[in-house]
Amino acid sequence: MRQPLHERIRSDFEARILSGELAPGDRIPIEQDLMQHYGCARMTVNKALSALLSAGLIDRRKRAGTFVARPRMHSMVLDVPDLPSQIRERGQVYAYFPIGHRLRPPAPSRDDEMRLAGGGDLFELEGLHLADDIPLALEYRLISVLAVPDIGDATDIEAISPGSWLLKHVPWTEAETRISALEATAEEARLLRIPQRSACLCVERRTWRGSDRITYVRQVFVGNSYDLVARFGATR
Amino acid sequence: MRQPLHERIRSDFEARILSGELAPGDRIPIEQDLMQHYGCARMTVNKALSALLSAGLIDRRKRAGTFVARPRMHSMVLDVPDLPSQIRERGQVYAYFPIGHRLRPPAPSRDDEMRLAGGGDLFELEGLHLADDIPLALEYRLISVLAVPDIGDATDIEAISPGSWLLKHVPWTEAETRISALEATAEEARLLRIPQRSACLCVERRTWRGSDRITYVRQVFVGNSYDLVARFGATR
DNA sequence: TCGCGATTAATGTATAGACAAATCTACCAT
DNA sequence: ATGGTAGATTTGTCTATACATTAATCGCGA
Repeated sequence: MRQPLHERIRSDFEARILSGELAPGDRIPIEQDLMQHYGCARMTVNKALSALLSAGLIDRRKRAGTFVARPRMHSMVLDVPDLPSQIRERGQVYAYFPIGHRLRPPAPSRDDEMRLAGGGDLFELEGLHLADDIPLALEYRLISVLAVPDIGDATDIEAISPGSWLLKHVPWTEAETRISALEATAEEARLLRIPQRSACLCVERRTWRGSDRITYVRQVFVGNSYDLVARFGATR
Repeated sequence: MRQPLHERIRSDFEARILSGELAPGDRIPIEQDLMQHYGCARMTVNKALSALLSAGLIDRRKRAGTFVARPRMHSMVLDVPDLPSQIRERGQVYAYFPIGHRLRPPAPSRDDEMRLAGGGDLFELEGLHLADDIPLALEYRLISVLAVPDIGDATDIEAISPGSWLLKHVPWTEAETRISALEATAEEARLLRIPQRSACLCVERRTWRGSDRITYVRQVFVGNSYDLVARFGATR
């Protein structure tokens, strides 16, 4: 059996749905008919249809039947590899240039900092990401010391890049990313070696591990030398 | 049975993996032990573990066993609702202002246009997305007439918004989105009623249906009044 | 006609068992 | 030591069956 039967059934319908032969709202035969058609047990058909269901390609209602789902277009998979590997993939040399770091308490007036710190202190750092020695992005990062206690004896955190270091030590389970455009401030422009008020892509990210906040990061990319690419397959 | 057993088993391990209690590489008990532990049949355990497998949380190898997967940090789910609904969600009034449209052959010198057209003509259109009558984004779009034949008798395409219209008529199966920052040209600045060279967020998207190209769209957003938000959770 | 309860058709969950496929382990012959 | 082969273990697939759950529908009575 080079291809499992349930997989064949699944891909049959996937193909018919994606090609448009089966349009949204169309009825899909009931499991009884499908087991007749494929000459197999109901559990096999069920496994195939369950996969299509969790892929969001079909809707199923008891008593009513199975239908091709209406496409919900509102989510796609964004490919956000970490910066070093992304730069290396483009055949460039990656380097991180640390500007500074310090341990400090959160500012009582900043709600977000207080929540991130969660009663502990914050590790604040700033640095430049370089591709072939040319500044690509400016990174400002806050790390909750409570969530990442070994940050104190981390001498290597700025040797690679803070993002990569964190991911290796404290994988996150949830993240929120905000992407916007802004004009570089004088300071940002100086560090990135671009004209003042140049258009930059700003990526802000907050990450959690379970219910604990881990880090906040803000990366300002040189506008014309970076873009994010997202690819989409079928829903979800 | 308000919660199916296989779902309970699945979420048990999901929680233990996401909390870090089970670290990448850790062994998960074999199905025999799990059916003992939960007092159920092997198929039930198998269903739970299959779900975790397809969610990418575990790896399974015959004879070797089941292990917590190493997190692949390089992709997250980007929420890209279509513009009208996104604007309405913010409590603003959405409107589309058409600037112009025409039917034309693809430019022979433009490879991308030729591939998009696929031997037919292109429907080109331009318009403004307004939130509370304030320009939010400028949209330039090319549609393959071959892929969307009913575009000729589409009188309503500019009544709502081209994106929404297309999605209703020709659901896509694949898309690629590119996000970058740029400075508004004089023309863009005039239409968006912002100063020249203001920072803007540029979203370009190509969509396919199967192997046929459907449309190319380029949206230029006013930098400070829009941002994309991507959320990543576990599972999917 | 309008509700309301019973029927029933569909999916959802679970069982127990069988065999296939992969691959790790141990042993055996060279 | 080396290489190959024969188990043994674990997952992968599939069957046949049973009962639970949901909701569309039908029939009945007001």
